[in-house]
Amino acid sequence: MKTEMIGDFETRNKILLALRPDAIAFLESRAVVRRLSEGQVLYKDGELFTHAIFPHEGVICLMAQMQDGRSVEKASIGNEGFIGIAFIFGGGKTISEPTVQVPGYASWISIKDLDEAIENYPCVRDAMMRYAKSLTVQLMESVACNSLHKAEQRVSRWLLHAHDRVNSDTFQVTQQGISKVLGMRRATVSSVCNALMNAGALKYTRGNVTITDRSILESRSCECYERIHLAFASSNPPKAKD
Amino acid sequence: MKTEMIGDFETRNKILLALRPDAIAFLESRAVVRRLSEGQVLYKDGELFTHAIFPHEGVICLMAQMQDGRSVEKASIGNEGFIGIAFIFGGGKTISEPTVQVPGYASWISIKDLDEAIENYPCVRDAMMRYAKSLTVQLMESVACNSLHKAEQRVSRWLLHAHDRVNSDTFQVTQQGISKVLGMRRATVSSVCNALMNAGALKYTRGNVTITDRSILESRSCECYERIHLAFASSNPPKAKD
DNA sequence: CTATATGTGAACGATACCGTACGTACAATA
DNA sequence: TATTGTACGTACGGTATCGTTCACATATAG
Repeated sequence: MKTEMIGDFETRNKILLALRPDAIAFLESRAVVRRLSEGQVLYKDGELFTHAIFPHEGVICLMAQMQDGRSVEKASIGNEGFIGIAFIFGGGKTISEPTVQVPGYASWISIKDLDEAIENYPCVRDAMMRYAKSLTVQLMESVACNSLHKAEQRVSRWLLHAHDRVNSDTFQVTQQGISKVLGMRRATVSSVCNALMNAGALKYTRGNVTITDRSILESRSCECYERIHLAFASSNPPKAKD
Repeated sequence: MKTEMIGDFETRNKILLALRPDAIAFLESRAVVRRLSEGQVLYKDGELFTHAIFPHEGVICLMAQMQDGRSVEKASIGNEGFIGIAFIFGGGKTISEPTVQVPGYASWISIKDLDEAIENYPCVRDAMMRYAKSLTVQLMESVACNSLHKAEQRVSRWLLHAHDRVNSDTFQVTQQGISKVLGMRRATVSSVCNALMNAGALKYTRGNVTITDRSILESRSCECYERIHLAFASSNPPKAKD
């Protein structure tokens, strides 16, 4: 595995980890590990994509850009998934604007190498299809969630997903960032975070959030968190048996 | 094609129509045409499904059922698509609760026959994958739409999609029905519909809506309509060339 | 050290939508 | 004709969220 940064990088991407050993070996030999820095736009909407991106940790948000300049997250992706879903549906253009919200590292695999892997290792295609299904569940739940649920529930849910996707109780995200991805005012996020901090669920200073009590977050979140979490869990069984 | 009802039924489902002639012939020989009546729940969430359902006209809403009893539409499906997306992702369980909102007819094709068709006619799998992509676009746009857009925009968008999916300017849907699928009060829908009627976009009496001026609806809707409409159009080219 | 940018708290009125309730008009049925 | 059910209009107070703005604290850069 080539790495552009120095460090100790075991792939923690759950899709890659669930593959058969030979497929893992193949993909890791072709993968390049790159840093995803906060705010980085990985692809523009409609752009041809050159690489599939498998995050090791952190959060990438698929952003919708509206004509009036507002933007909001369509879905978020971490180490349970990958960027490049449109690829397995056929057609090489992205259908969203993946933007890094919580930084981390990721394995970049070129479309050519991925094609070769799909050709030679059926488990690769299977794993990507399983993820496509769980992403669909995420999207469906999010549609309903955004219709029915309140700011505090949605913020809590977002923080829980983020917490699942980092390897620490502390990670970097500002209230401004949360307000952008959830399409609400920063003032609303501020008020909600204040309530959550007072309740003992988390603490934060200047963009550093520490989750101190997940159970409180879970109780203030909506059922959508659990549903999506379950879909992710079932899409990445610990090890492929095939 | 077997038909349980008497009548003149040419399949108007755009996925089926885009297939190669031999695939169409095969599927039509196995399909059963059934009436979808208003309010009918085609599958419960998580149920094993036995048939894929290809609507000829009308609107089927994939409903989310929340624990508190509220429900809301995750996505809607008409003659541009089919029920049974989870099938092509692998796994035989539904991930939503398809419910008929605007009645019509549909071709029901058993999973066994569909498997056989996919095996023998590559264009079937291709067409389903193309639709999976456009459904993903619909879901992504809907997530953003439900975050950012107002009642009038969302009602207008829903009516435009419905209008695309029936073969007439008049179709059956109550304000109560719209309020259910959009997760808003009937009173809100009533107020919006009143404004739309005063603007000359539509008229209605007791569950019969007539679209009188699409352009007004389009101007009061949001950009999400056009984006989703485009995705549907590109997923069903007039005729497969392959 | 100073200047600037960033992250957060707090407050204002405005407004969109909520839950609920009630009245009216039409349709179907008896 | 009387009764019942359905579809729709409307109105009330309540509240979540909006848009905006000012204040302040802390980190970062020069």
